[in-house]
Amino acid sequence: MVTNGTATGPRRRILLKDVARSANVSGSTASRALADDPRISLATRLTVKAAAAELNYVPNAAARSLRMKHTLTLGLLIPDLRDPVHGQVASGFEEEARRSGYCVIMVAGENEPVRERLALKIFAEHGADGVAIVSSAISPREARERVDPDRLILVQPDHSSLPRREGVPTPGVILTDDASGMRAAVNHLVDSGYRRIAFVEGGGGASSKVRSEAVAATLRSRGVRTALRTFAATGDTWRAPADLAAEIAADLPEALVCSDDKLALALLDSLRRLKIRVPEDIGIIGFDGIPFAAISNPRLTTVATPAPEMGRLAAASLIRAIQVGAQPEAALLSPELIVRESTRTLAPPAARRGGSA
Amino acid sequence: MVTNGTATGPRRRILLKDVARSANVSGSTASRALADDPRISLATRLTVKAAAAELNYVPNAAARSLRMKHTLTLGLLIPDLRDPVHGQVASGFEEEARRSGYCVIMVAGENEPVRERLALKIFAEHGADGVAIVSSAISPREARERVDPDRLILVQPDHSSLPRREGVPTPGVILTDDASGMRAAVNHLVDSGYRRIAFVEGGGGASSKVRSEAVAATLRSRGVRTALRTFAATGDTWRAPADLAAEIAADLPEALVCSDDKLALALLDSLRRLKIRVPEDIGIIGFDGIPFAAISNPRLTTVATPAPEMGRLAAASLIRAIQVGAQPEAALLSPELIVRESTRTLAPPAARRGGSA
DNA sequence: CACTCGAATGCAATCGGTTGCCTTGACGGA
DNA sequence: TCCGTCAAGGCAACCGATTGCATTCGAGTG
Repeated sequence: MVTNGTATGPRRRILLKDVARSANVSGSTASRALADDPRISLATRLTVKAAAAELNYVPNAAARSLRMKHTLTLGLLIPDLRDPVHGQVASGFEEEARRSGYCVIMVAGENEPVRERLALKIFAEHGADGVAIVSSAISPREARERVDPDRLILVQPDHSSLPRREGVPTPGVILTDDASGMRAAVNHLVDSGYRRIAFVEGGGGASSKVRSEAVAATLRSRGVRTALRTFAATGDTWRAPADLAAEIAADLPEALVCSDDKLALALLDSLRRLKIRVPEDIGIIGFDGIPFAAISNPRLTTVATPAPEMGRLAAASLIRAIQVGAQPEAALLSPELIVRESTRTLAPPAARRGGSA
Repeated sequence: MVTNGTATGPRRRILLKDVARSANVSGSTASRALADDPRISLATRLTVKAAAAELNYVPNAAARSLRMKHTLTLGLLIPDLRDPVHGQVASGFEEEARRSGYCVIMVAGENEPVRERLALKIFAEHGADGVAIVSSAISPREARERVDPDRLILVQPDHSSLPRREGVPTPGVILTDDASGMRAAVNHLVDSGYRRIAFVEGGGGASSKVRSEAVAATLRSRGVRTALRTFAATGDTWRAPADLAAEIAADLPEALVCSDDKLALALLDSLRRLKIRVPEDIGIIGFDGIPFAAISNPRLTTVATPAPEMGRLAAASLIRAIQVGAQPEAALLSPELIVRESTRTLAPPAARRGGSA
């Protein structure tokens, strides 16, 4: 068995000086030996390392941080770990951070500014070397006021609005090109013969404007003249928005493009309750590409966003920024349309030019 | 705007002594004032606090930890943040920890002992006051060797095996009573007229023994004599196990009880590919109660496990243990059968006594 | 008036590594 | 033989907050 004390008793934690004593060197030498400082002879280094391993030495991060002015820790502020998209982002972020030797403190902000501010304070207290904020409720401007922009990265996996010029994301921001995603979705729909298309936005959307505009613009560019109707879901999109489904059913569009997969999937369910078949009676497109969308019934056509990759990228970018002391690079990731079963090819209508069927 | 320096420049971090100076007291007095030490007069306390607020003072957790011997930090080791069940556990854990003023370091162990051991070391370095391990790949015994049992809690949301005596969980462990869950599932099936029942176990199962035994035992106790068949899925249960479905289809049971919802949902999909209808041709029961199971098509009958609650409980239990200096309490949570659409009531067969249809 | 007592506060040690600078000793060259 | 050099390693200060103990000052007491 691996013990480190002499025998029993509440064994005291092994300190560097214990290792030093055991290796017959001073504390400073032990410290340098463990850090592979070339000033220490190879022989001594080996001796010290052996002693450390033998005693099961675990360095005290607090002491080290105090002196070194860094903690090898990253803060991740995320709305909700239960959400598939956020979970994927968190997963990618943690994975990449871990690969680089950082560990991550996660706190769920629950989309409440108060909690988010508190989280940022906690990160500051714990001396996080960098901070990533996913889908924040607070503005980028405020975020940058509260956290050194050189150590901050904003991640927007769920395509809400973030200031940027089309195609040229502002620094320190990672987002998906949702306009392009929406364009792909609409093009797919139009190519498949759909005309009367509606947009359904999820709750809490600070910003479906960009998206609904992208949808509208694409429709226009494709010569579809039908006005874009918009339905708004409220609250948690997981709960089947039965009312919403009823509202939609009242005057059924040919297709629905939803602001996210959860909403699309919930709609799939509540429309089914109303005996409305997908895709026979109505087409549905989601946005996110969460795993379940691949095995729903019908399998969901969706604009897949590389959520884990965004997390990974955020961590990598942040760490690089920390190392070089500059603001993290920005990135604009392209979503990808995945055509599955919730949309189909419509029989070409006799009169196709410009409009409502 | 909130600044703290004189003008521009890379504003230095505010230290306690800056606050002290600004309040015209010594560092020790400032420290005590902020901690509401009764030895400091109310007036001084107020002055100091005002100064701290004014300067936007953020205490250095590393320095404090070094002195105080605690970090107000919890370590959470979890296999995969992308998994719905684990995400829920993590969410509950973080939430409860946050409520109690702790922050949590999360690391994904990916079910690899090497990574898990590394994670435990990281927790030790960072001086986590407590550690929670969710569904570990390493044994409870090893875990307790590596982490002080008084600061360790094991959480088993996905009903794999953990040493315990029926109904009397060992200390420091939180788990669900999966035998009881399986019993409920099988009883429901039998009550509904199902007889030829098969068990499908997910990949990585170190331990479906308990569960399959519970299923078998319940069947016996209900007088069903049909031998329990068992199918084993391999790898990631999200990917539709087409092969598995084919294998099942070759000699279709009346019902499938699956070791988890992901598997059940994937099966739902791949059986549909084979034109096998659920619940008309076969009944399916899942285990976990992930959100999607409520809106799948058909909606999934499942044994719901209180995953977020397990996380919350783990954190609460751990924190209490830290405070009183004893091993965390154990808990055995009861899962709850939720009957939905993937099972149905079978027409009573003419000959009901004891057997295969 | 000298002295005690306690409330209010300051001094300095401490936590455990890290690091700038100094010391030691061996070796080579003049 | 003496000194310069360099490799190897030790001493002690330092990071920033906390805390045991000492100090100060004014009020109360015999």
